[in-house]
Order: sequence, then structure tokens, then C-alpha cells
Amino acid sequence: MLANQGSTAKIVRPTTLRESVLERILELIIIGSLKPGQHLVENELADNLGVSRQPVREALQLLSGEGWVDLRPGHGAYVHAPTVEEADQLLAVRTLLEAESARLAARNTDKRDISALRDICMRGLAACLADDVDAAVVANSELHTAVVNMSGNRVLADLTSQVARRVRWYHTPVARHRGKASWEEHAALIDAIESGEEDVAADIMRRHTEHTRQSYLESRAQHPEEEPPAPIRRRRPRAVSS
Amino acid sequence: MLANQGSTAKIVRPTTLRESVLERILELIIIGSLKPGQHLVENELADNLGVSRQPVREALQLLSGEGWVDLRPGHGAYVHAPTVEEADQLLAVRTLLEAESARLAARNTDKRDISALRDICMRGLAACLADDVDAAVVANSELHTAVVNMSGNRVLADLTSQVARRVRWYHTPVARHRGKASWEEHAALIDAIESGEEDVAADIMRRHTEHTRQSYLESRAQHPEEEPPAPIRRRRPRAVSS
DNA sequence: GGAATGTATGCTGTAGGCAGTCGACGACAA
DNA sequence: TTGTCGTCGACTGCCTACAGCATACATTCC
Repeated sequence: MLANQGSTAKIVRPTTLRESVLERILELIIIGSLKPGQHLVENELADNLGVSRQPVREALQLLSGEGWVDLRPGHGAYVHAPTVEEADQLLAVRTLLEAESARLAARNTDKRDISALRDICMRGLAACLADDVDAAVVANSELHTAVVNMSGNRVLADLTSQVARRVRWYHTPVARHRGKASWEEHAALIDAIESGEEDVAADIMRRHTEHTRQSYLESRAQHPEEEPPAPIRRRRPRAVSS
Repeated sequence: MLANQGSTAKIVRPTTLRESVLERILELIIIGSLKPGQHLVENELADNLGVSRQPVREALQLLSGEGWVDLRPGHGAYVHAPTVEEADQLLAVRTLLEAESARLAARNTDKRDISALRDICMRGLAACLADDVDAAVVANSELHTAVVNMSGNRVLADLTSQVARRVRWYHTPVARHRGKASWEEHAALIDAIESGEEDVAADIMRRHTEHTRQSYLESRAQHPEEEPPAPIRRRRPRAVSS
């Protein structure tokens, strides 16, 4: 829902090999090539990416810090498989954080920021009416990021980003479910922020993200088959020989 | 303010060498042997801890994920030096999270939990009256942890723990500042949780943590000399020779 | 036939080592 | 004296290699 932006105290310049490895692995997780619960064998990743195990290991350590993979000492790394319950809790926290962001944004309202918000909102609505789901998702992400940045609380912004990213998957179906109504809520939110109505802004954002949460839950309830986080397998079937 | 409890998706069994290295380094940071802004030279740590650079590197990666150290590619790891502003923002977020925890705790109230809370509260007050600051700090930590766990939202609990830990330092002076009044607030909070008054519980918690935040800020304002996060030095003064 | 044990194998955890890179210091010129 | 360039040292980033461990399969015993 939010664009990638580094957490508070992470890596600054993306120059190293482990950084590019991290990006690659993350991409594979996001697009689903690496499935939830899947065991990430260091050698395989290293071979596929054309590097040694070392940068792969370090990338996995960093990814664990962001909640993308779980490390099991002696067993290696596994793609984190969020349960419905965890996703629900993540979204509940996101609601809390973003509502506060909206409140603070209304408090620190700034004309330039407002016009930027309106621009994004227009684009989002246009994309929505044109049935361009991808563009709508991007605009949605930008809008929420912009609001949370307007809060002026960097910690809040980082945490929101982190939480939002951890929900991942199924954003597009969720976005498809709602559509135009969502952008009307965004417009109302911007109005409230502009006029400095803290409580109103917070409340709109709260209900807005709560809607998203409901859509998400319904979406997963309709597709329970997407749930099971792949059983853990360590060894490949032995080669048939002799 | 909260006891250490692993983040959502981290290491499960603390058996490996890098884990013990992590614990050691973390301890050194917490007790202040490694100062904010200090450059953590891998070889030095490795030598001091009697291991090779590898587990040290990995421990540092993991610590960066928890916000304890900053990684600068090509430069290594530095002990994270939170500014007053960042600490303030962290505490603001903590207020938000803990207020919500209290609300949810009131919603899911349970008799056994309540009596556990009262026990902790009694101990805390006793410690406070006996001027046993350490015991009071521990009890305070336990109480907040218990409440946040009562919320039933694991993500919320983990995030709160993470945020609270990142403030670190100066907890004791803060605890000293307030004392008895703090425990009266705790008692009122427990009453509200027991009777299921969500709004009241949330409000008490909000004001309570806000008090702590104020105390913290005053404490740092009075000791500005503790602030400067040590300038970055990479090399030791060259040995005088020839 | 089933269960316990032995064995093999793949994987992780750790060590050691080399090359690249960044920053500091010193020399030289203006 | 001050600014710029070259050199040097130290540290990181990465690779390779080895040891330990956990799991799965095969064998043996009951």
C-alpha cells in the first residue's frame, strides 16, 4: 500500500552486492516466485544469482529484520508466511498508525502538500474510472505515503511503511473490490486535512483503512486455498539411481 | 520500558554463535560501553569476543534490523544515536500504540489477567515506596508488557516492544522523576480495564505515557551534554614512530 | 511387520584470506 | 598560510573451504 522507503536506521546507499541480492530476493518473494513458507537454500540462491553464499546470507539476515523471511538457526531461512490472523492484526495496526498520521497531517497542514495530494487523488480517480488497476494501486500508495509523510513524524512514517509492506500480496484484488468509493473517501480526507480538522481527518482515515481491511478479509475468505503456507521440506527427492 | 521479547519474525532458538555475539554486543550498547555514534570495527569486536568476523558481521546485520546500529555500506556499523527529536517521535508512537493496547485489553478483559496486573502493581508501588528504583522499573516494564499482551494483538505487542526498546537509555532517571503518582495511574488503568471501559482505559494510558514522555524530554533538556552522538572517527591516531 | 538404530547426505555455521575502497595524512604549489 | 593532489593504511566486502548438525533413508532387531 505504501511505496518502499527504507526503515529508520538501515542502509543508506544501495551499492553493495548484498543490497542487490536483497532486492532480487525481495522481488522474487513479492511476485510470488518464492512462496510463503518456502525454504530458501543459500546455495541455490547464490548459484541462481551468480554470487557466493556470503552476500546471500547477509541479504537474508537483513530481510529477516524487515519481516520478509524467518530465520531458524540450524535450518536456514524461510519465506515468512503471514496467517490471516497476522494480516488482520497488521491491518488493524496500520489503521491505528494511519489515522494518527492523518491527524498530524491536518495539524501541520501546508498548501503545497495539499495541492500535491489533490494531484495524486485526481490521477487515482482517473485511473480508477479507466479501469487501470495498476495505476490506481500506485496512486493509492502514493497518497497514503504522502499523508504519512505530512505527519512530520518520521518514526511513524517508517513504522507505517514497514507494517503496510508486511501485509503484501493481494493488494490488487483488494483495490479492485472498492474502486471509486475509495477515491471519494480520499477526497474527503484531503478536505479535512486542508481545513485542519484533526478529528475528522483521523476518523475518515480510520474508516477508510478499516474498509480496506474488511475487503482484505473478505478477499481471503473467498480464496482460502491461497492460505496454506507450504509444508517445510528440506531435501529434494533423492535422485533415482543404481 | 518493556521487557525484551523477540520481534514477530526473528530467530527462534538462541543457540548459534552469532546469537550469543548479538547478545553480547547488545549488552555493551545498553550498558553504554559502546557509545552512540561509535564505529563498530568488526575485527576489534571479533577479537574481544574471541570469534571470527563472520558471526560478528551477521550479528551486526541483525542488530541493524532492530534499529540498534546503522549500517553504512563500505563503512561498517555504527551504534545508532537517536536524536532528541527521534526519541520524542518514538515516545509519541509508543503512546499511540499503548493507548490502543489498553483499549483492546479492556475489551478482552479476563479475571486472571486482572489479578496478575494487580499483583504487579502492588509490587511496583511497594518498590517505589521503598525507593527501590530498579525493582520499580522492572515492575513498570512488566505491567506495560502484560497490558500490551492482553490486547490479543501480537503485532501490536511486538511493535510496541520494538519502539519502546529503541528509546532506551535514561529509563531509570525517568522512572525516578515520577514515582508514586505513576502507580496510582496504573491502578486506575487496571480498574478501567477490569470494568471494560475501553475509552477510559485508553485515555488513562495515553496520559500516562504522555507523562513519561514529558519527563523524558525534561530529563534530556537538563542533561544536554548526554546528547552529542560522538563524531565519526574511522582511524585511531596514528602511532608515533620513526 | 513394526520400531529403533546406523549411515549417508545436504545444508548451515564459522573460519581464514584476498582484493577493493574509503578516508586521512603529508607534500607541494599558489 | 591555505588549497589541492598523491600516497598510504586500515577496514570492509566478498570468496573459498571446512566442520558440525539435522534430516531422511536403509538396515537390523524384536
